[in-house]
Amino acid sequence: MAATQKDIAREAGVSQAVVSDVLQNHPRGRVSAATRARILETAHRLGYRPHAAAQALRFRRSRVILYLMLQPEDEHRQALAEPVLGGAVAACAGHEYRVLVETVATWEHAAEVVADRLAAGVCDGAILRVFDDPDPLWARLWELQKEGATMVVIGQCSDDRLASVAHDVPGMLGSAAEVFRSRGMSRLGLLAPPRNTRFGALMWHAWETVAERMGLEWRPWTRALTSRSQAEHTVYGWLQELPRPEALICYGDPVGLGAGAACRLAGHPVGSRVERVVVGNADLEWLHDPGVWRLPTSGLEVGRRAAEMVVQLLARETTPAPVRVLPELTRVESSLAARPPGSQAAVTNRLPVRSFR
Amino acid sequence: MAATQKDIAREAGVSQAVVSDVLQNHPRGRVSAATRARILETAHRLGYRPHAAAQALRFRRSRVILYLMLQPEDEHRQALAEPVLGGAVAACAGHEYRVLVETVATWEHAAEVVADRLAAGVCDGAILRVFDDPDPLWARLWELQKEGATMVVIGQCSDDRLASVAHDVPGMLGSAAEVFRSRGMSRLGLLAPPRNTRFGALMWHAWETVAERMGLEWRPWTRALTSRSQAEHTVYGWLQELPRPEALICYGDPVGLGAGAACRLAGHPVGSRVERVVVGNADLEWLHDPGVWRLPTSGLEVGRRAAEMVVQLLARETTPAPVRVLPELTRVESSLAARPPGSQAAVTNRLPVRSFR
DNA sequence: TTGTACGCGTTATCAT
DNA sequence: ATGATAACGCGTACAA
Repeated sequence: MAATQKDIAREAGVSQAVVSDVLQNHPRGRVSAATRARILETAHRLGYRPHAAAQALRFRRSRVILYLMLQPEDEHRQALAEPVLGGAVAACAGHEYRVLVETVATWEHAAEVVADRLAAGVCDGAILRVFDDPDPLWARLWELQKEGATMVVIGQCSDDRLASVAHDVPGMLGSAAEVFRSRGMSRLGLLAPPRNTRFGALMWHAWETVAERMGLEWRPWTRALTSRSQAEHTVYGWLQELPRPEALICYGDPVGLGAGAACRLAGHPVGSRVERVVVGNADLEWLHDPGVWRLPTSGLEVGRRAAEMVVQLLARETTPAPVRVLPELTRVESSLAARPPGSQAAVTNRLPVRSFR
Repeated sequence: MAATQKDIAREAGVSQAVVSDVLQNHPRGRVSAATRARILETAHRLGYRPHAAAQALRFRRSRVILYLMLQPEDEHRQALAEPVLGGAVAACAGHEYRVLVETVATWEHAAEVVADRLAAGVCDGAILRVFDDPDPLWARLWELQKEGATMVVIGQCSDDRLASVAHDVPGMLGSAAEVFRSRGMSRLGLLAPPRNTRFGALMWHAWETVAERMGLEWRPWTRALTSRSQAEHTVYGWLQELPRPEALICYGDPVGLGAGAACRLAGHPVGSRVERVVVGNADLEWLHDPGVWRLPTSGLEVGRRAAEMVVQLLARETTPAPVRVLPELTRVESSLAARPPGSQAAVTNRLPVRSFR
């Protein structure tokens, strides 16, 4: 059904090779202006599109990038994932690459899938979205890279020989602490993932460093958790006794919502006595109550950066260093108080954010 | 770098055609067990993978399905999109299809992109995720379908000649109303998208039908809106006067959250006097307060169904009828009251749901 | 039982 | 200025 170069050649009364040259703008032995115009007209009339598989075979390039995601059972992480993919797709489209999406249940299969798709010529490079920090996976990926595979990891990858994009965790926590410190608060709480994951360990280490340097009072109000209900119980407990924390740093939207619910139940609405900031992947503006601080790492930006890195790797042979993306500090604007009915989604205040060592 | 059949043939001392036969298990002229074993061993040793582009060229099938999404500027809709894609990817993988993701800014370009990718042999079929109901798009898609294109629409498509998957809107609203009606409430409010979109029109029409049939008192508490802050203002206003609505039906998570905030501010927490149910795409369990009813259409299920339909269309030449997916009724469980600290994410009560005409 | 030859649609080289 | 030809990797009809 689709027209090929052969069809055009027959129709225009020339050989197929000439058609190819004209369509490529190859000034080989120069084609006469008349036949050139005739060929272009015919191609247009027949709705010619070069066949992707034929080109892939010929160029030994599929112009496809694999986006492999470890399917998180944890629903929280699903919410934040689409913007990342969207950013990657947009960036790839800008470089004439298409994005193929696949999922794997566990990281054990990830390297194997990447290797297979690369060997099958399905894709030229890969982006892996990983949530944990599994050493065996990095080792396997490093092997693949040495064999010539091109890939970028989205996630906290502890192997610097692999290209990766992730939060700037110290920057995130440092900025969060500074927001409250600069407003005269020193009793700060932290709700973050358990230290037994490498991401959690990174987080807690950064927090201890930052909190000590700033002279904060933090030890009574730290807790490793990830779900909304855990946060709800924990914060509610903290607020029953004195002294209370003046502000809470929450990793993730569910934890932020849980902390918020607990504050309300305990009679401490946002902005009155207990401030809150939600850090991490948090692209959804409308999720939190007015007055809550947000320190989100833009998913769109993360995806975009990852895609740009793959494309760059594919083009030149440089090995880019790992990238750590700094979040933007914003605040959910008071809605019932400050805004007239009918106005659009929450506008946020933008504040400066800097990197921490 | 990757091994081809020719490599295997050379290594095993046979011709490439024999290698092909063995790898396909084609009992052409039957191959001797010895050479057969030798070929298989060599293929395994060399890590042979059939080249996707070569197979696509040969079979005139790419084994790729395009997932085209209209990139919604509206952040609310972003949250719900990943489960849909995940469902589609999973279903496609089960049929040996891969999923290619692309985005377009407006539906004006959607048909054009589908036609182009199909013509270029990039994909065998397409899934279009559309949020509006643009007649010109359906017309263009119908043209494409007549020319032999295979595609399925995710969204409220008013053209029944096209295959589509979407919410069962009357079922959704009918079930929601019945939840409260069966608990003795008759003053029900509705917060739904404006009628000037076809989806909104569908929604309001279904609501009028259902509400009148059930003999509800509903006219004072209906409002067309989509954002959290609009919902917040509207509901707060309703609660200042008597009579108050006994329950609110909210389309979408942002609207549900806004209504919730307004209820709290007005001194009507969930379960006390004003019940709430959130309907529509709502895959995130942790989003709402305990006691809120949820009537979500599973995004995973929608994506899965769409993919199955494409695959089926690709296999046989049947034209499946539009599918309308009924949501599941659940309730966010009370957390601080009923559950011990440390227990996992909210378990929900499942209740029966039926279809409405 | 195995090898040869052709075609899928493109691009590129080499003759004319 | 243009046409024949080879090659990319694979599957298959046909000849040996």
